Amino acid sequence: MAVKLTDRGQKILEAIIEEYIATAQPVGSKVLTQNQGIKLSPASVRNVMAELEDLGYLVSPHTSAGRIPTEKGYRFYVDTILRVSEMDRRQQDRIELQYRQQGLQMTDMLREASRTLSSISHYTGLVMIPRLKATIFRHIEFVKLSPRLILAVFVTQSGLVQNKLVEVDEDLSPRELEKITNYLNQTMTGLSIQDVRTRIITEMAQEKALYDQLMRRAFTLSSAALVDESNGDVIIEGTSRFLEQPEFSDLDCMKRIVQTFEQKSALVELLDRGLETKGVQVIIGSETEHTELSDCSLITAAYSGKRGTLGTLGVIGPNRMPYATIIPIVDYTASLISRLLDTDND
Amino acid sequence: MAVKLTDRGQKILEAIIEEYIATAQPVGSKVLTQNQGIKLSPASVRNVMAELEDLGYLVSPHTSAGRIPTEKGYRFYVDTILRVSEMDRRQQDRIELQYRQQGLQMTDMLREASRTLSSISHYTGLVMIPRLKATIFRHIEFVKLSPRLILAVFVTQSGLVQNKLVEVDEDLSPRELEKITNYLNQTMTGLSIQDVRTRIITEMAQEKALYDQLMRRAFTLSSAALVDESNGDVIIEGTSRFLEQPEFSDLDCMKRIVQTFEQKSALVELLDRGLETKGVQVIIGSETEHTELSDCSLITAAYSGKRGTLGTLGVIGPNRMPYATIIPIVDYTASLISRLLDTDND
DNA sequence: CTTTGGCACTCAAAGAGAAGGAGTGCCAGA
DNA sequence: TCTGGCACTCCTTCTCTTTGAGTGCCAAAG
Repeated sequence: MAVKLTDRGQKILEAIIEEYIATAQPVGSKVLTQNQGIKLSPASVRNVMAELEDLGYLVSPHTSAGRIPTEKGYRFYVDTILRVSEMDRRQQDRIELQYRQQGLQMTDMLREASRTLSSISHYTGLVMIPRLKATIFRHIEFVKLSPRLILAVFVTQSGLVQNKLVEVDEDLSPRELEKITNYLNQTMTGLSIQDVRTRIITEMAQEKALYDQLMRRAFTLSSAALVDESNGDVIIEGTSRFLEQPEFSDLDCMKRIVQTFEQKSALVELLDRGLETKGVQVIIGSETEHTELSDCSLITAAYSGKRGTLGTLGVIGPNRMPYATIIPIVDYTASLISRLLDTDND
Repeated sequence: MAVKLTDRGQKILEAIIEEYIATAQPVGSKVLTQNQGIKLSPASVRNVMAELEDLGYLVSPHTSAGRIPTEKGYRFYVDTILRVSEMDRRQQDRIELQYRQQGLQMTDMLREASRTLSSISHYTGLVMIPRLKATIFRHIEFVKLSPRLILAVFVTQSGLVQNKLVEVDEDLSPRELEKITNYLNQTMTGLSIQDVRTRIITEMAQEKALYDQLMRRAFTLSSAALVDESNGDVIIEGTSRFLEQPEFSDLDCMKRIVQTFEQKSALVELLDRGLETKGVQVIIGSETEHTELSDCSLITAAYSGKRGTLGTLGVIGPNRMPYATIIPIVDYTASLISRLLDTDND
């Protein structure tokens, strides 16, 4: 089956998708013939459109309407037809400026990234906060707040700061705390959190005999401080952009989407998918595997720090998204963030 | 002018408002007579309703519809008619449980508060994060990340943790840093941030002669660390609740509201108003003084820590809100949070 | 064999009445 | 002072019709 698409078929599919992206209206044969580049009569175009419908790239909402792209249509468009250009240099500079002039804290930068993604794409921006375990140990500090309460401040190589309150069973003296701090910072710096964790576990097993009580405390404290309970967090900016999309004018559908955003877990899962992939990834409609998001598409890309991938960021909107312009935006933002994370915290 | 409202007038106004809150439909004279407690004929009720309309408590959307409350009507209802009950004991316990079983970090607790407010009120929960200057100095710690980059970790009495990256001109040795830390923690603990700041300024003036360079550095560092650039932040949970309200079914109006939420500044301003007030405050419609929120009402209350008010929290929804049930919820939540902040970090 | 103009057909969207009904204001009588 | 009655208003809902965009198919032209 699946007759290969002719050259003309592709041209017309492209024109239909781009027209539909621009107007959100079913596309008829007539408007296409006004499109320069297609030098055919409406009747001929209709024949091709019927073919495209048979192949599953288009559907018509009803007999007397034009055609709209299916998910398969978008998929083919994104995979085969679309050729993404580099981003406009001037726009690149403008974006970069926005980051330069502001503070240094990592989460602030990621929030700004999400906001910028949203504002230049006119859709909703998503940025995943790095999982702790994907990061590199840089420094840990303990602040004693009360006899039983210790604040652990943990800094990763890329500049992410995590605070954590730890309740301890035994009162630790400031001297002890300092020793522990020094020990951890000397032995662990530069290791990945994964490594730190395994190291703690093995060494704890060895110290089991309580040979050195201080060590034991050090390990208890640090393992408590390094537990990553966040389980993925996403910065979402520009939810209101969704309300601008005609396809979500149905309040009920809209509500489900906003609720899904609020829970975040679905978005975390979707952004996670992009962690291992290189370059920009596009997830269309039901590929999200979340019924609430079955009319949404995501464009994501991974960003990385000094060593390896840290997280992903992207844009979410309706299936009918201007992929041609947004893919470069996401791509550029991811590489920009990666670059900034590399240089900022040296 | 302003003829005083008769007893019967109040009864009927109350019934109308409560009916309207429940149904979101203009209330006619007939349904009111079915309400037990009003033993009058529809015609008599109509006379009273006409009076109430003259006084500005009600309006009718058109001649052949029932009446709906005006802002003035709601205001009178909230101020004069409504008597709030205590909250159900069982519900109180259920809420308290939600907080007990989770971690200790302050911002997490506030986020949970916002979420809980939203879920039990069925509207949108708001919690303002305490302004730094409203808090009490407890502890400061400096972590040297690189020769020029220092991470300042600042903990307030109530358990709020603020991280801040500070760029310094001169390389500070670990010993120096430690001295500075000790000095600050010894002299400043227990002072309000306001006091700390004035103290730093006066002492810096005295040290102007560079008599003690270390001191000077200490002050520079700490004043940089204590700048409160957040300018108020609000945790908003349950935005999707707005989409359930029939009065916001207009997409355009909805979009403006969600945008206002995203910007947060208007909400910060509104929550700020409640800082000085004791008890629950109700802001109705145009009293918000933000056109985008002119159909929204807020119910807010201040919460406090060991010493004085820290911030406010509340619920935002349409004017047509079940004040009778939500006011106790907000009231209870504020006092619960205050209590938890007092005990948690001792 | 491909392309094109023509033509009958379909069906959503928009508009025009018409009917229904909820609610009002007012008046006269209890 | 309260109530039943009655005329009136005007939104809502329904049906019916019209309109028009777009289709599929066919026969003729290229």
